Amino acid sequence: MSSSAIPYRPHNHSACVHQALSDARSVCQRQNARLTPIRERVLELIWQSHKPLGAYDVLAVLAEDGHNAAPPTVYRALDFLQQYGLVHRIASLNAFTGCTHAGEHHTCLFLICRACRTVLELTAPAVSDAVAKASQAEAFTPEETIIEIAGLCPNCSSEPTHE
Amino acid sequence: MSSSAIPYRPHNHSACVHQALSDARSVCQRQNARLTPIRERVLELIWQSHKPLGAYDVLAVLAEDGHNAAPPTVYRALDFLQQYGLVHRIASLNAFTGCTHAGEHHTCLFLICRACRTVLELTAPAVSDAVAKASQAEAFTPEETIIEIAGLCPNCSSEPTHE
DNA sequence: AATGAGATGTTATATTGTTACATCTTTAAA
DNA sequence: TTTAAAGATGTAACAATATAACATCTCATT
Ligand SMILES: [Zn+2]
Ligand SMILES: [Zn+2]
Ligand SMILES: [Zn+2]
Ligand SMILES: [Zn+2]
Repeated sequence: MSSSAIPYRPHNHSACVHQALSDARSVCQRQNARLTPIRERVLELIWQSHKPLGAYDVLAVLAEDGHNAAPPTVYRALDFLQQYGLVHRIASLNAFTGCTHAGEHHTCLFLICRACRTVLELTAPAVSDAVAKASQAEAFTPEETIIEIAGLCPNCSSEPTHE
Repeated sequence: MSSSAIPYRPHNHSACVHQALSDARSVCQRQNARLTPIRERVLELIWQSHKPLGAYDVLAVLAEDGHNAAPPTVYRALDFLQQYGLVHRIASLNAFTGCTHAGEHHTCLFLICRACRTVLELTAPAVSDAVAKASQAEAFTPEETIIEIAGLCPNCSSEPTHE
């Protein structure tokens, strides 16, 4: 049995953030994209934890920053970050999470804890292959695949659900 | 090679609707749930085609019906229908589609055409199994799985994308 | 310095979904 | 058959999420 994935155990999270920002800088540099201060700040906020953040949550923090931002500011930054594979949108939560495979081409899968809201992003070739086969069997040409699994993370499933 | 799935080819769609309503009646009867006129009408509207319908689209048709409905009316009916497995919500579209496996326990997968918006619902055991294994490998307890694949259906991929 | 593309500011609005509470309907018990 | 409880619907207001449209600014290149 492998040990828990990073988001599920105590870790030096500022290292996660630092790594993410550093990766983002190189991804953008390589592609000649401008990681402006706002975009970088939004990315940093999205990475503030392994729990996805809503656009309006980001907006609220920017306001605390003293930045007089309106929704388009945030949505534009998020669009940019998505476009360069730096964040993912979780459709079932209307929220955004930092991509843990920035720069790599990948079809990913999200394990979303309904109790603590922690999200783990995985790449699961077996899943991707099965999806590709299922599509092919229907002569369907897949372009974007969303796989979101809600449930209980190891930490939360070991505790009794408070009810 | 099997022939195209129903939603992808011309077919007697009123038979789809009739079947869906009939299935719904028996599902509800079996579970002692009340398929009231509003609920049945909403289900019928959702089934008006194999393209998902937004809650406010449903609302608009109810208004045309002369029914003076407000959003909660529609959302309640949709909640009911989801609860009894008669419709699914497509998270990536904020829209609803009739379940083609009403009454059966199933984890399904949606093939969503970005051109004609037709949705095909599939059960793909290979995908479900792969998802279950991936979850298990992380000691995650899955409860709800969403798999939505956007792309081009056979009809639309054979035509040139107008651009 | 002039230009143009990209980025941001700003205001307003669209879209999707919920809360809260009143009223009506159905069911089933008294 | 009244009555009470549960379930379903009506209604108004509102919350949450996202976009449109247009003005302005910044920065790299001429
Ligand atoms: Zn971390
Ligand atoms: Zn958890
Ligand atoms: Zn049909
Ligand atoms: Zn199509």
